[in-house]
Amino acid sequence: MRTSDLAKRAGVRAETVLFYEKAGLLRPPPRTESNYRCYQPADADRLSFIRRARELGFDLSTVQQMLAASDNNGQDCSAIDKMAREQLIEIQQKLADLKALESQLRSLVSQCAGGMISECRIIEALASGTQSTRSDLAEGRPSS
Amino acid sequence: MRTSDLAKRAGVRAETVLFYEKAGLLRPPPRTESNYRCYQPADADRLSFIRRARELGFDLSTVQQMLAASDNNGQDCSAIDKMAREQLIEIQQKLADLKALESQLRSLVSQCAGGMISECRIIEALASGTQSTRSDLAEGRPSS
DNA sequence: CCTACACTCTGTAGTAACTACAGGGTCAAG
DNA sequence: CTTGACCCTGTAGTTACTACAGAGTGTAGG
Repeated sequence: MRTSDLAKRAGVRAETVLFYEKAGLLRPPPRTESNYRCYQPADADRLSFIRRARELGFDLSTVQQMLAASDNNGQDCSAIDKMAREQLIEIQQKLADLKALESQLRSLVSQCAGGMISECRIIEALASGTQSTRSDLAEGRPSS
Repeated sequence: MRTSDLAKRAGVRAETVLFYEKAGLLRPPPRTESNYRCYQPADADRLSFIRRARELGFDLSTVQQMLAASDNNGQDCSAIDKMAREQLIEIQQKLADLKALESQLRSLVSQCAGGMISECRIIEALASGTQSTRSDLAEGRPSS
């Protein structure tokens, strides 16, 4: 299998395969006479593993540790478990942040009556951090 | 006001102030004789505006457009309104993605019984993309 | 007056996880 | 034998900063 075939199978781009090799997540495969990479089906499994872990939001160094662990069947899996739990907590934190952010934005958007900038509620809110009226935004400094 | 004072007022780091100047979001202030930047209170307002918009997830180029609009009181604010609505939609999309991700991760974590790697459900799930048993992950390629 | 320390300046490089070239080589079809 | 689709390496770009290096400035203490 060549690079782009492997990439297609796992659902990533060919460049990403090369990147993962450079990053140490995929080991360099054997080459053909003309220096083309030559992958085995098992490489596609490994690449798919990486892709799925990335889709779950694990960063590359975590994925690398997971791969190392999975290469090491005899160990106990508490380290993996820990990584997954930490990732879950991170995701839940982000989720909470985004929810807060969404409600702020929604209230911002709902206030816009479509008038002039000078009475734009969105600008106002950003300028003051509240719903109060806005003072100038430093545009007034003389250019001299 | 010097750079770090301005930064403190707006709740960012001094380096960030310099970065925003380079990026064109803050205009270069006058300097003292010894070449130190010398800010007006209005600059702090502008910087706070930037920080608040960033906290709502707007990217810098959007923030720049908002600043340009707010410098232009006479215009109508439909452009601003559009940016905010788009941002809201983006956030909502991310929120949905994260929710899906969270439930996947939660189910993953709940399945770990704390045994050996060879029977780790988390690794299994990542390896296969389902709950089925796992095949090898490309570690078995002979090094020859 | 000297020195230590805290601050400022510029410019560059690093971060994450790729993506997108540039400038070459290889291969099969027509 | 040329065209097009691949492959290779290496480097630079992306975002929004952060962290230096190496230099100058300002001030407080001894």
